Amino acid sequence: MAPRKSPARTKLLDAALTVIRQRGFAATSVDDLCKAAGVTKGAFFHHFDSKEALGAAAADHWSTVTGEMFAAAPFHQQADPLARILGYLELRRALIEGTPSEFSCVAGTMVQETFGASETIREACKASIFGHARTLERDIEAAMEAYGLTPDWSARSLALHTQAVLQGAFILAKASDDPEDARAMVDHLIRYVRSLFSTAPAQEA
Amino acid sequence: MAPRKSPARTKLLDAALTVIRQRGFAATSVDDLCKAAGVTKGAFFHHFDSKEALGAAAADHWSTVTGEMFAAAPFHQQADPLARILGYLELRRALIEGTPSEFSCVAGTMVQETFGASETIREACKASIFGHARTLERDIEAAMEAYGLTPDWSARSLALHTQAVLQGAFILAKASDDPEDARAMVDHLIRYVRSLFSTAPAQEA
DNA sequence: GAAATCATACCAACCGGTTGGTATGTTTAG
DNA sequence: CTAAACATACCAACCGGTTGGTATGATTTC
Repeated sequence: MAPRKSPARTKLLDAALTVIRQRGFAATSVDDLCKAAGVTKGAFFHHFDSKEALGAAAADHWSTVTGEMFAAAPFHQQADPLARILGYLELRRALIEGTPSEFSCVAGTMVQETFGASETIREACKASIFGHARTLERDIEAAMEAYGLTPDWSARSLALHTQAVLQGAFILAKASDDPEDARAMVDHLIRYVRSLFSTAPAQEA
Repeated sequence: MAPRKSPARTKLLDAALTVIRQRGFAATSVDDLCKAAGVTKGAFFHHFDSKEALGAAAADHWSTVTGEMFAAAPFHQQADPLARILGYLELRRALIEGTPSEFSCVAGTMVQETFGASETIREACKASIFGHARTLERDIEAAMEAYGLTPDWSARSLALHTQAVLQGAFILAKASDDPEDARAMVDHLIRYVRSLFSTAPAQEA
């Protein structure tokens, strides 16, 4: 995607993640983006056909950045798949720190505003959120098997549920301007996941 | 607030609920609002000092409209407080129908965009979401007492958790353009609430 | 191997349309 | 009669996007 020598493109995408989380997509002007990235408007429209195209690219960029971050997280080392799930959730809980602009999700923020206005941005945000959920889905499936569970819920729906709780927690944090409430939402989620797997004590090496 | 004889004000507030959920707050212009409400710009700025003031008023209006709707819902008739909680959640599930513009939350949508830009709108949205949660909190407290629960979670946090799941479900529905996923999130929430109260079978008339 | 050619990255100035907001009426209810 | 409820006309600032242009490095040509 990025042809090596284009610092402006990368700077714009990095700046977009910050600014969109602070001000939202619609309220952020192209000039705002350029100023935050330290580039000119000419550079912007050289790399992106439109503001909408940057929005979609920013969602993809967000997927890449967060994907690499979670892939490198230590909770994957755990042998027990349930421990990996709980390790993931505790990491998500720990990441809720500072202001909502710092810990909230670009894709969730952007799709709220653009789902009715831009199909390309909506698709990019969908890919980000649902793609991330799929990485979790594998651990949930493994845990279901390891614990001998055949429940009336699917691994996919539980993976999506975790994302829904997190997205909702971000909204509450934005409304109350207090990350403590958001962390309590994750606590409930962890309690729920534990309860789902506590009925069957089975486990194997 | 509404000085009886001002149909334009009411029309603007009603239109705002529709249009903001469709296009978002920032992407909605004052002219859009006026056209949707069938009034002129002069009427708009006669009743509201600014676009921001309308946003805050719209959040308050949303609180009133939804508050009356939920207050009139039949699930309040149930004697068992847990049945009231589950009745509420099943109503919320049933309301997820059609497009996200029709079933999503104005306050949640608006606070996402404006939490960093407008304190007055943020406060109005906070009042809407957290105020609504409080009505649920009473039933949760009653259920905790009825079922003899003294858990390590608070009624307040569980009430907020339900709102977080719903807000997150709306985001997923906007991203996937499919309400089915959102309903599955509420199913998980119902399962969670049931599990919280299933440990103690106690009950009284 | 160096001059010519080409493609990419970037910039400052500008454009027509839209924005939130205002100034100044006109109408209507009590 | 007067004050609130609207409507009309308008504005300066800002919006996304375009323009014509430069700087630079790779590729080709002889």
